[in-house]
Amino acid sequence: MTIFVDRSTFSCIDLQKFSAEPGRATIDDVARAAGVSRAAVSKVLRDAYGVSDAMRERVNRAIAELDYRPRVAARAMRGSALTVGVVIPHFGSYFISDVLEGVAAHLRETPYQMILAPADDEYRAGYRAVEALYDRQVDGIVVIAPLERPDWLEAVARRIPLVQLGRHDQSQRYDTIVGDDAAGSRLVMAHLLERGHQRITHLTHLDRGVPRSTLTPQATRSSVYQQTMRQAGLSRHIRVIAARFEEEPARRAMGAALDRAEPPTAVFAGNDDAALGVLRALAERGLTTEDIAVTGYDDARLADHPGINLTSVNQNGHEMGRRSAALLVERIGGRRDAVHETHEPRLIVRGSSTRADQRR
Amino acid sequence: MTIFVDRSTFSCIDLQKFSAEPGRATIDDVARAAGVSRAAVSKVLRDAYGVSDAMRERVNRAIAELDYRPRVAARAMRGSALTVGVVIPHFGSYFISDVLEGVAAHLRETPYQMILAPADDEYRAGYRAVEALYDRQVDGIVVIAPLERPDWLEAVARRIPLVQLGRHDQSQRYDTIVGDDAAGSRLVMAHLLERGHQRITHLTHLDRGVPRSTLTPQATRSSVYQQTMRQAGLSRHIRVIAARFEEEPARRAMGAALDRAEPPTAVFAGNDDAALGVLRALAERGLTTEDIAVTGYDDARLADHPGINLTSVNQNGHEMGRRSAALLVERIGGRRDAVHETHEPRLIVRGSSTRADQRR
DNA sequence: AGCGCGATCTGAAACGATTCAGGAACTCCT
DNA sequence: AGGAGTTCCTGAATCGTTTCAGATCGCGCT
Repeated sequence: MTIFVDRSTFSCIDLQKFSAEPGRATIDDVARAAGVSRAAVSKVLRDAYGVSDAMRERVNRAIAELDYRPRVAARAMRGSALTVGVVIPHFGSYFISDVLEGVAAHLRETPYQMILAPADDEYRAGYRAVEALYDRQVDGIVVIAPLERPDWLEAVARRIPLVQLGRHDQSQRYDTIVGDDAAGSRLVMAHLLERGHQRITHLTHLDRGVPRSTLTPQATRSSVYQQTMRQAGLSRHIRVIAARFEEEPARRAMGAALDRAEPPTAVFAGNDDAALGVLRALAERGLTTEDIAVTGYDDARLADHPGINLTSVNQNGHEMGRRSAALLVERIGGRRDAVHETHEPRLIVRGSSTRADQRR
Repeated sequence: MTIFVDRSTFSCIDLQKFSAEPGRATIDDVARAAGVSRAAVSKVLRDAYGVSDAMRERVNRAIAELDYRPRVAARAMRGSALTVGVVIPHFGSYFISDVLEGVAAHLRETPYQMILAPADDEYRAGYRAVEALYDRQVDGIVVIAPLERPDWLEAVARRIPLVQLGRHDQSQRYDTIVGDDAAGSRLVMAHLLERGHQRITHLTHLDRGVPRSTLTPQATRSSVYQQTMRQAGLSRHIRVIAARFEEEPARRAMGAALDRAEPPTAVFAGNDDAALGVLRALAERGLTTEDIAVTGYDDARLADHPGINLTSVNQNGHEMGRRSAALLVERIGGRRDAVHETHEPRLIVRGSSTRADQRR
């Protein structure tokens, strides 16, 4: 099986030309300046066994004098670069920011440095990002809400410690952290049904060019929606709209739905970005959440802003990020068996779903 | 002068122990499998001169068979890692997301891969982030709204191509991209004065533990505010509140100001995150922008959301990001003289500053 | 004196790529 | 036929670090 897909970064321009950094001090320079061997300097750097105080002193002085810093690339040639990589699907999502802060918080207490590789939203970009980190010999990778195929991720995980955050497929090769999307979605639906809504429309994420998976959070939310509707005897009102989970596409898709006959009385948007688009579509038509109830998912920071006031599901991204970093470090440390954690979400009820008329 | 400050990452645990990845194919494996020399494989990889079709074919087959990928670390030992680093002050700011998207957009058309290093908001974290990238031998660095001392950045720039985005100090050693904060602030103030406001309060950023600089965007915005107030004969109404540029600290600081005697009739917040906090503080007191006008800065994506409707200054972060990546690539390519670009902002007037009573 | 033993230090061999200076084979021209 | 020029390929040096297998030294003990 071919694991890696993108080789576009292999070929490149004349590498030497850009070497630059002519004057950077090396370990040899330090050794010469301190009048000791290269190996000695290395030991001082790493606080290794068998260094006299006198030598440590001399070496440290030379290091300071030359502004020497070891190069991670050379270090990585043997041993480790002490780096972990995080792949993010796009910038600017509040949920992801929370997760990243959690990851950073945990890594601060370890010797690992975090670097991020953006996957953009382009097709294949996620593969490229993972490969870029792999090529840079990071010690482990956290992938957030990846779109890549599970078997591919599994193949990668065979070679390098991997933690996946946000998707529901479980592998024996890597750890997973997920919010309980089914439970969260049931909370939302129960809330809306309780308030008497029947024509509830669901807004789900449309993966551009990526094979539909049943394992993404959005797929789970969507199927719980449909199942709940059927159980409530509302099969005929089931309506799922697909648009990318961003404000603008959601606005357009929802706008079209509102202009059709029999508009919904409530909208369960698959995440908060999409919900913001829904709110905008309402506003464009002179409607508010007093006319149509709206709920989101993720409890982004602005959900509780007075001008928004969006009912949403809190996933505690910070904690999920923390845990995924912790699991990754464990795995780098040698753990082999897979851990799968599910974090319980809570529904945060706000005005966007409680002002609408309850009887339709 | 000692350039580098943080050596905490030098010492580390037994590196070898974590080497992992036992079975990864090397260029030698490929050479053996294809029955050619190591140098030949390298040439195929880099599309270099002097490779027969037959050999290219054989080598490519071997590469595919072994799932071989060159290691960037080894590559970086000679030549370049084809990587540029971006230092971001924190996650989750819309303006920064825009900038990053711009950077990514430009780099897509180059052989460079982008990696991000977060500086958090902890003191010294920015230094660590820059050093982490430097140690990883990136080919160049973009620092966004850095808090580091200019002379330190200059010392770094002496060794590695650097572009600074957002701060106003200019160096002969590195390029800078800034929005014209003075012009933008004048637009805001002219707008508020024109609408008859006199008691205008300014909300500026409080750097925690970092020496005040006159060169940050916030310092410029603040001083233009004061200057404009004086020119308008409103010296007695000058009031500057300092809080971190995030929603929560801004909310608290503004709340306190509102509860004092003679509250402002308008607030010029130094950025949108802070402005959101101001809006929240208003809402907590049962006030709206019909009572007190509010303006922000950066034109974050939600500024034009119907529930927010915030007057703000658009800086076109995407374009600024694009340009900074372009400048960095030029500089990596050999340019020596410094380029300093100023981007013109535009005022976007929305409801938050036009609904308040104009005569006070 | 001879032995064993820590403690310190060093030389040299990795690590995985790139690149340079040729060598071998082929073509072309006179 | 012989030299010149191309094309294709290889061996070996190189990059900056870690680490392993000794070398050296001083010291206490028998």
